[in-house]
Parts: sequence; structure tokens; C-alpha cells
Amino acid sequence: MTGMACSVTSEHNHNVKMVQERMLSEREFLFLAELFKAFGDYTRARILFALSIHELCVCALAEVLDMSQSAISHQLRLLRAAKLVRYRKEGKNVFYALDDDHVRNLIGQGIDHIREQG
Amino acid sequence: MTGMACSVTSEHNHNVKMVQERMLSEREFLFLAELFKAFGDYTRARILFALSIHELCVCALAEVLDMSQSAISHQLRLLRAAKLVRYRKEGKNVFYALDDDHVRNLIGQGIDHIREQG
DNA sequence: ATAACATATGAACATTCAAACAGATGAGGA
DNA sequence: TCCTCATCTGTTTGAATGTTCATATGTTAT
Repeated sequence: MTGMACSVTSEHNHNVKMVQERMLSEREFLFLAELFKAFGDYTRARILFALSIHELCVCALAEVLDMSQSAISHQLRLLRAAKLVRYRKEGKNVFYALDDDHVRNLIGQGIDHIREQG
Repeated sequence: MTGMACSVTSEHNHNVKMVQERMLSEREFLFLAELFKAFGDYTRARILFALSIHELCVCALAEVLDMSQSAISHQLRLLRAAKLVRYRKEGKNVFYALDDDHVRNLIGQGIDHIREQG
């Protein structure tokens, strides 16, 4: 169940203690995982990238990604919950956009990373 | 199956075309999703954060996270596949570290984001 | 009010995934 | 060689996730 120490050098113990002291809270790690999980899906990655180009209504997203409105809507719900997108209603339509520049930066960093290592 | 356009304004069509033209390839989106998926797990987020503080051997990670060595090893396998960590062998031990500063930056951005919105 | 449309939601199904356990590999010491 | 230790790898099981279909909500126009 719980990990046991390997043959313990003082270096080993020192590192373990130091890292343990600096670890974030469970709550923060849960948020962090949830944030990245929201990016970590083919469909949502495409939605987020599309929105990084321009604000779009649900049906426009469905058209761009060639997917059903329902599928898009379900994913948008998750993205809303993760606070990655915001929306405004205009008549029958609902327009989605990225929540802030942090989200745009994360997408950008991600793209840079995958392009650097082929 | 495939999405249909909503009542089509010229604005709508213009946006759809523009976004479609700028979308990345399927391959790139798959990579992008895979990258973020690797971050998007409670255990892996903790591993990556721990490694952002200091290089650690598998048993040290198991100790820090209070998990079995096996569980850690399985996750490290995924992180290796995603090219997020590198490792060096030293006798019986295997020491893991973040692959590059891109990874560190992504973690940092993520933490900034969750801290900004409470 | 009724119809048509845009979006959201619920339930069912299929797939993916992490944790746990057992066994395998490989390095070092007696 | 035999044994131990650190790590890795299969396999199974239960949970989480994505997609689809059907339906519900809410808006606009007739």
C-alpha cells in the first residue's frame, strides 16, 4: 500500500524531506489535475484552439469540428465547469470564448512543446 | 452525426471559414491532447511537481507521495512515453527528472491559473 | 399560441484508465 | 551462485469518460 524507503542515504532523506515540505495541498493538486484534464482530450483541445482564434457560437463550433451539437455542448459544459471558457447569450445563440489569456498561454505553450520535439 | 449550421449570417460563415483555415492537423491535436492528458491526473500532477523541485529516485517518489512503488512506476511509464520526464540509472536506483523547462513552465502556468481564480 | 430553431440535459452504451496484486528483470553483495 | 533490493511489466477489476439518442428548455417569429 504505502511506499517503503529504499536503502536510505542521507542525501535521499534530505531530498524527500525537502520535496515534502514544498509540496502543494491536496486541494491545489486536485484543481491542477482538473485544469489539465480539461485540455487533455482531442475534442476539447480542438474546441479550445478554435476559440483561441475567435469567439464562436455552439453551432459554429459544431460546423468547424464536424460534430453533433450535442457532443459539443457536453464538452462545453466541462470547459465551463473548469472555468476555461465564458459565454454570452445573444438571442437564440450562445457565444463561447476563452475565459482569459492564461488559457491562451497554456495552449500556446503546449503547441510550442509538441512542435519542438517533433 | 455531423453538425448543421444555425441560421446563417454572413458573419457566422466568415468566422467558420476563418477558424477552419487556421485549425491544426489531426495529428497535432492528438499530440496536444496527449500532452495535457499526461498532466491531467492527481497522481501525475504531484509527481511532476515533485520533480520540478528536485530529481528523485522511484522509491523517494513513492515515499513523498505515500504510494506503492508499483503505482509510481506505472505512472512514470506514461510520463516517459509522453516525454515529460527523463531518467538516469545509478546502480540499483533510477533517478527521474523533468525533461525540459517547457514542462516546468506548463506546471507554473497551471498553478498561476488556479491561484488567480481562487 | 404554435412552429421553428439553438442549446442544454439525461440516460445508455462503449471505451479508457488508474490502482492493486503478482510475477519478472536486472544490478550488487555475500 | 544465491540472495536481496529497486524497478518494471502483465493482468484484472472498478471507476471515470466520451459519444449518441431522445427529450427538455428557452428564444424568436408568424
